[in-house]
Amino acid sequence: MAAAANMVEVAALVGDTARATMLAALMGGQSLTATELAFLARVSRSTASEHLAKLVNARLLTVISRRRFRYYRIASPLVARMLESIKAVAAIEVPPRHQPRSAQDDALRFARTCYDHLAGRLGVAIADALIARNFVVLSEDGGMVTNLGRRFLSDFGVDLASELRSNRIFCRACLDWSERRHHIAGLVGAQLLRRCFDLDWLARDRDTRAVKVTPAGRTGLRDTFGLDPETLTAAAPKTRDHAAPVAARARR
Amino acid sequence: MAAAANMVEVAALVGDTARATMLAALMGGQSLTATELAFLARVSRSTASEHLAKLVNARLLTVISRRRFRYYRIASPLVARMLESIKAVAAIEVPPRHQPRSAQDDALRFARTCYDHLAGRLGVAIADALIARNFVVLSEDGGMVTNLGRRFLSDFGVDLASELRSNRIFCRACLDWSERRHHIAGLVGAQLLRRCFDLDWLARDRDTRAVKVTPAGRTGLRDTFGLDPETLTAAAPKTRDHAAPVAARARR
DNA sequence: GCAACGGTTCGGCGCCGGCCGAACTGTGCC
DNA sequence: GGCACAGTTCGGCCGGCGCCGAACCGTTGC
Repeated sequence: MAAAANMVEVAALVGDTARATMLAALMGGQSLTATELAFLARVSRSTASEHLAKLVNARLLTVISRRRFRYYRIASPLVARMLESIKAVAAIEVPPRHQPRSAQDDALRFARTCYDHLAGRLGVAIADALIARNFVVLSEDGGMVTNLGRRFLSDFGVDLASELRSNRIFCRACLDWSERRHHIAGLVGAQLLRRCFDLDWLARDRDTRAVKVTPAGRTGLRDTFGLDPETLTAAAPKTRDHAAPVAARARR
Repeated sequence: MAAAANMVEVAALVGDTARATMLAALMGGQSLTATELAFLARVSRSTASEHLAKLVNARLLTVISRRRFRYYRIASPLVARMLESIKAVAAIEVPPRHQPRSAQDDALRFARTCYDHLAGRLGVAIADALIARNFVVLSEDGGMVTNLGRRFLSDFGVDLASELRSNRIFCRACLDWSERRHHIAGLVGAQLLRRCFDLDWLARDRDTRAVKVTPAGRTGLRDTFGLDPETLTAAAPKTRDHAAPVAARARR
């Protein structure tokens, strides 16, 4: 009922491992049930339920009941942006060699959803491709779609007609915590991702924010955005001294 | 040493009343000493010292020693943006009538620093004025200074020459938590505020983020930005039930 | 009706961490 | 040197909250 009164309350909610894990999972943009979130956060269902109640109460999450399930999801893009900005600060100045690299971590670095758009190496690569072709101008301040880009996106099947009706930010740059570069967020970013899902070029992992490229996507993304095969594989682009064995990583 | 490893840690740091109070005070962009921060957060100096050590350790704050004092300040614009985004979420959907209104609160709503630029009614009013004269285009995605605006700012004494050298975001929109509208942030916002301080048009409150208009500022801001006297007084613009003042909004 | 299952509420346990005062360090000023 | 004062470290207290299991509620399916 009471919604969050001040920033302390909000930050404290995020500042708990179990809740943060749940929020991170929901940053994939999906809706998940309490039991799924309990499993992901490695706590009992009762504990998860308590956490979720707090998050809903503070309006960080919303919940809908369908059949006998209750689906939780991020309440608004503003919340998603906040979480992303916290993540960005957390990623500051941590020397890459100190960052643990697990197979799952690599999958996230390769491609993941960032609430409703694409992030990771793939997200940045697509942004780069759109910029290189002058379809999008992405300054740090925000972003702009060129007329050329508008036509391209329309051909690609992205619906931009709703832009006027919606109050959503149209196109903005989102700092990628793993790549330290920008990818495309906002309405354009969301629609791009949606179209890739519709085309079955990309598929989400059920439990994490990771996204994988389907065989169809491999050719599609190559032909449409000119991405080279190396960019389209989940393996790290370069075998580093301290990195995990390549073979193990490539599978995912 | 260890910097923040993940978002839980960062959020937990902000999620404590004493630390959040300190961070909020430092969001004014000033540097403050440990004793000052202890006083503001209403904790002992020893407790404050422990909190500050944690914040510095996590790279949310930096500290410099000068004379016998140690000055703490926000470590980076990224941290400032994070805090602002948390504040924005905290302000969501809390009906205005439920927000406590104290004299100090009113001062903050009137004008305050937002890390390094101006926020509050005054900040929004200046942004509105610049937009109305076509000096600045401020979409939700970001902002752009027109050639006309470039000339105006240059005449006003704002240094934009450093823009190319700096990696800073040039001009962006920052959501004002009290007004629910945008004001100007980024390099342009920072330089505007700096110039107003240099001209002695504005003066900061020592202990809070509040900013007050000097007599010189009253005439200067009126002549330069065309702000009406009513906008330039700290008193609440109109004693309304809980609605935002219509006149101020109509301008846009 | 009952059984199965998703989800929440409740009571109680245990620990983390925020708090303080006192002791200590370190710097500047006389 | 000696005093004053900013700041940190340490030991110990204590409250809050995260956790669980058990009981309970509601919906679905038989």
